[in-house]
Amino acid sequence: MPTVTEQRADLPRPGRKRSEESRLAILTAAFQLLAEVGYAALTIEGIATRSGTGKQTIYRWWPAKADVLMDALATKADLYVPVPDTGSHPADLREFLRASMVLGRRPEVAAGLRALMAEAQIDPAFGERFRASFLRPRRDALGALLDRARLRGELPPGLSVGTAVDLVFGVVWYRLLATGQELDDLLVEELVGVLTYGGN
Amino acid sequence: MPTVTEQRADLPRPGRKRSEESRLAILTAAFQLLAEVGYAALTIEGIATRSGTGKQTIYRWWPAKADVLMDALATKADLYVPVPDTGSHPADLREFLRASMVLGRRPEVAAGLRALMAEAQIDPAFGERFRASFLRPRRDALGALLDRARLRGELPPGLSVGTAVDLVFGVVWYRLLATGQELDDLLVEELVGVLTYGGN
Amino acid sequence: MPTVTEQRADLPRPGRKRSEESRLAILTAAFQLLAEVGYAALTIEGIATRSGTGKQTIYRWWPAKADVLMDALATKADLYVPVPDTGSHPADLREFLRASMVLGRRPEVAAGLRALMAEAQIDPAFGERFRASFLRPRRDALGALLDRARLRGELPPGLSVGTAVDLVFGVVWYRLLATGQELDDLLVEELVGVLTYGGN
Amino acid sequence: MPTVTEQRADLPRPGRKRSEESRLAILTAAFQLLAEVGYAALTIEGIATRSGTGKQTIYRWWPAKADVLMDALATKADLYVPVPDTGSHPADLREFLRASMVLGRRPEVAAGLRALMAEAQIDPAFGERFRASFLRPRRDALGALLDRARLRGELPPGLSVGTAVDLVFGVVWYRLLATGQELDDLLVEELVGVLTYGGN
DNA sequence: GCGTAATCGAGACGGTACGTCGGGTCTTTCT
DNA sequence: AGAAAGACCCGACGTACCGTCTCGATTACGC
Repeated sequence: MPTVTEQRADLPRPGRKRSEESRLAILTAAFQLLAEVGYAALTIEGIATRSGTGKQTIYRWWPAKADVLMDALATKADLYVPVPDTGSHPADLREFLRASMVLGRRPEVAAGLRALMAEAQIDPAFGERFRASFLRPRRDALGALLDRARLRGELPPGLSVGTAVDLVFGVVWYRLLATGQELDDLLVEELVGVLTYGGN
Repeated sequence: MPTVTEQRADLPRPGRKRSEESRLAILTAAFQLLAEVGYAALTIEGIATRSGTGKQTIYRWWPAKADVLMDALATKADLYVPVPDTGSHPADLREFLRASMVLGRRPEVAAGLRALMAEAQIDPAFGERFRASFLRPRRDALGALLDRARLRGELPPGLSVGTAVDLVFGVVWYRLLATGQELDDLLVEELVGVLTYGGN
Repeated sequence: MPTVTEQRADLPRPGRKRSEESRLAILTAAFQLLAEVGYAALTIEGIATRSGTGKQTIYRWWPAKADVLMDALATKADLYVPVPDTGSHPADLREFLRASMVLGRRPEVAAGLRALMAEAQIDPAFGERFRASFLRPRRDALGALLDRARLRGELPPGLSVGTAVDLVFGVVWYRLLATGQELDDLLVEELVGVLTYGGN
Repeated sequence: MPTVTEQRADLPRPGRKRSEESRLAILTAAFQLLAEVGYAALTIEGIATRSGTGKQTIYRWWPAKADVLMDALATKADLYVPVPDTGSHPADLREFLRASMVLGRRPEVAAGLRALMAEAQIDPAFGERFRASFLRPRRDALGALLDRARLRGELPPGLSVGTAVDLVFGVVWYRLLATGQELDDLLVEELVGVLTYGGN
């Protein structure tokens, strides 16, 4: 998965190359510090100190601390969720949901996601980047899965694919952000039930 | 010698009384500033200046700027949503949802809600207060409404009341926080459909 | 001697008073640090740390680090040089010069003076303040002394008072800044000789 | 005039030769920038950018930005002052002073001299270089001139040559650094008067 | 003419200090 | 005692330069 900060590699510019070592040290430090001190106490200064780099190096490559975190989350906790296509809608959906929830159950990942969503509210510019490079791909994946189900008539009538996607991500984010309830298998089954025609 | 007309007060402390004027000025300033500069640029200092009060007065009565905002939101935008009980589950639900969405469509209210939810992620202590005094009452109201429906067998089987509540608030919050889609009547109908047995 | 930063004391404003304790701690720290690390390594940050104050407190009361030093020099090393008026020109001049040189022989004072003169070259705004509140009073004092001598015809003809003053301060500053030679009694006598009619 | 940083030219080493083009571009840029932005805002980075060279090239050949300036001053504004020897002390002195003052009246030269003297106070290592390669030669020239006068008994008794030199350079530097007065012919005459036996 | 060696422009790097902002506290004066 | 005013210590912000370190691209000499 390409990171936000990747560079055009084709045109060889003069000057020293970007240090991959520093990049990784920064992402690791950000990820660790989030877990240790929380997002409120996560500072660029702290990341620089912990990673043994200069602040300028961070500012050079990431527009805000939330972007560092987004990058770290993508690099450290591989956020890839496969989009199954077995032909059976309930099975595909179940698989997708299960994989998503496994991710969301990891505490550091949950903390990261919550911080990103919070920052997206506070910094509109980051919000845009967050939506475009983080939320949208995952929305689209589930949307494609449900589109196939709709074609086979396995989605409840009166429920648009868009709203169905919103329902799924809605509950998941709501539990992450508001209630803190476990993202368990029971939830998976309930969602599969609600989103399958004749499934209840 | 106390006079006959002494105030009836539960705890008659000496000294100057809390200034209701200052309290209102602070809430108004907070509400206005949120709209004008955004939550990121909303500061205690700014609220004090705008409201013509001292910082100490704010710190004396609210633990954090998010609490000022929560207070302002409740005072400025009356957040009351009636919980109808007409005997018809779809009608009650539809009414509840419609009233909620009307509120969420007001831009200043939406901005306030997003800020509060963001702060709840960042400041755990405020998160607790936010859940207890803001989210819980609304959850309980919808929960009671859906409980009645369950008793009458109007809720889809295989869907717990708890998850149903999560579904509803999940979509609403998700649209507020993540997609920015309008909270329209179509969404109301889709939710009513999903949450009504045989309704689809 | 009133300091650069003195305030109108007559109108009693609300709010906390300026902390004399902090002021003194800052001046002391600046003076010590100059001696310890030199002017190049003298930083506002360092002064704040050493004095146990906040940077803002320094920025609030002094426009630049050189002004802190100028204030410290006036406070710590009392820079007062009496202007004698005994009626005898050579005696008066000798006394004035001797007192000045005693001051300039103190290493911390010399270091301070050199730093101030250097900064005056680099920061034109400070240069103005330095000239007005530091150099000018001393110039005027010697000027007055020599004026009296001129009236009594004890100054060499063909030498204006202005140039005579320049000659005196010129040598002294030149030795401080350029050669580092001791400001000794021999120099005093040579100057008295040059600036007294018939004295050589 | 050979630069301070010149290399042993006798042993022909392999590798690319020092670029005279870059050297000149750097000196020109330094000189221009001093006039345009002042010494405080004169940075190695700025000189590199303006001259179209790399920072390393500057650091390779000059120990500090003041040395670049000293070099530039010598290259751009030819600082040579002839030491006349006509046999007449007053005439020789007058000629030497006049030539010196003509130089000091040029604003860019004055700005350069002030910056160098300031830096000499702040950076002791540069101070040493400045004294040795800039101040000393000029002191020696005037010293030699006055030595000849002393032998002929044309110097006032009771005034050593060293102090006489200090008097001359003292006034000149004092006016440059402290008062900003013009270095005019009147000053020349007053100095000649003071430094000539029976001349007043 | 080919390798070795030094230079050059460019620019990223770890640092340090800058001057500012706001947080949360404390003090003073007034109500 | 509460409130406006405002100074205090503190810590992080984002920026500017420092002096150093790769890079790849030129030169130039010696073999």
